[in-house]
Amino acid sequence: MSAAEIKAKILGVATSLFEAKGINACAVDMIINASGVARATMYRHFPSKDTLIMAFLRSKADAFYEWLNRGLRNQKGKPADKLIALCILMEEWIGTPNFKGLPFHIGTIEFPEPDHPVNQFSITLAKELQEYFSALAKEAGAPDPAGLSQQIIMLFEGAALVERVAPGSNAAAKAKDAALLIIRGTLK
Amino acid sequence: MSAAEIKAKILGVATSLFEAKGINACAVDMIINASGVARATMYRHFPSKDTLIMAFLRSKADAFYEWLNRGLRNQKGKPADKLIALCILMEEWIGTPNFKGLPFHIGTIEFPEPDHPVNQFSITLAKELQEYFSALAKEAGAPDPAGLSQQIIMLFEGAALVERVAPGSNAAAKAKDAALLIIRGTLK
DNA sequence: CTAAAGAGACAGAACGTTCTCTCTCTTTTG
DNA sequence: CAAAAGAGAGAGAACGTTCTGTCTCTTTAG
Repeated sequence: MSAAEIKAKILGVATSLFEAKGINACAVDMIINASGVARATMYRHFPSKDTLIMAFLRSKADAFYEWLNRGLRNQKGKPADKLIALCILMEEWIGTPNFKGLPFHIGTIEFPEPDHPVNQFSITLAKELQEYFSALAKEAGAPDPAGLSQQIIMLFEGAALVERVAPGSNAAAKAKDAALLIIRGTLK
Repeated sequence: MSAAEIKAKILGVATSLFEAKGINACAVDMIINASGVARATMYRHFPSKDTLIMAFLRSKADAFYEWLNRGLRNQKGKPADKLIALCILMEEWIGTPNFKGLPFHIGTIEFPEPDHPVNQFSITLAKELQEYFSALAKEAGAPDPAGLSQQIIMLFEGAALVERVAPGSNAAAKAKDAALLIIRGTLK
């Protein structure tokens, strides 16, 4: 196995464990045992557990954006349609059976201290998301793009939360319906 | 200080610390030092830290329901008005400057393992909330009370999350606006 | 006098991180 | 071409810290 493959394996195993048991509940021992990697090897690729956590959040966010970009790329039509498509894509992402939560705000709950690196990193992730959505809302001609963006984010972050507590409750679909009501009501 | 007062003091101090630093980041030592109470005393009133955590979540939820009940008690008018009043009360609750988060879903993020007592307790808290909102949605004549209730919950839980990451962003007000759009769009 | 509270030592476990030692490849060099 | 050097990985012991929960002893209050 090459160095890059080993790093990817560590990150993959850590991802599964973090999602299944929560970040704080995962010891480094679990990660190295589950990935069959030596302790020193893990620390060579990720100088600290915090680094590994941030890599985990980053990769989840990247995968999410890639999914959105691919889905929105061939979206012609009116600019508002892109915003609608966004909501449908979000519904699919959150509604998928093995959905495990969005990576944008979790870090601030598991690491609430403002000076913790993971907390700070989460805040930049949340800002990124806000800007991504805001740009689409602006294209769609929303009078207050940042506001509409925030409303959509609140809705789907809430859906992700509810989906964790009550799996199979179709929270994603209900969030999408609500988002469409908000968008149509806002763009008039 | 009477026994009841001591118990209340411990819970109060724990509440402040949990909200400021997060539940997992608060050691028992911090709680007893900050409350000036002996270790054994704390363990006499709360047989375990988990018990104290659940008492904390319970008291936050109780305070919330008491606020809602008081606000809705004198709400005459059409049944739908009660649902609108609910949203306004939620906005005030979340938008207050020293708001620290809702107690209904946090537990499932800080304690994601399904067999953890705090996780299970959080699920019952979330169900309680769902039933409270659902009853109001039913009174208001919503075609799918549970669905509308879930949408409102998602919105405000998301707002609570965003408010933590970006304080002063008026997330509560935006959530209320969105909730009203959803309610009006759903009730006809 | 008795039950409760303060003060703090203590055990036991868990966790992140560092360290040592060994083995196996790949690359360099004479 | 062959020997040496080095990098990267496996295995695991060890350290310091932190945390929960128990226990003992002394002091206070009803």
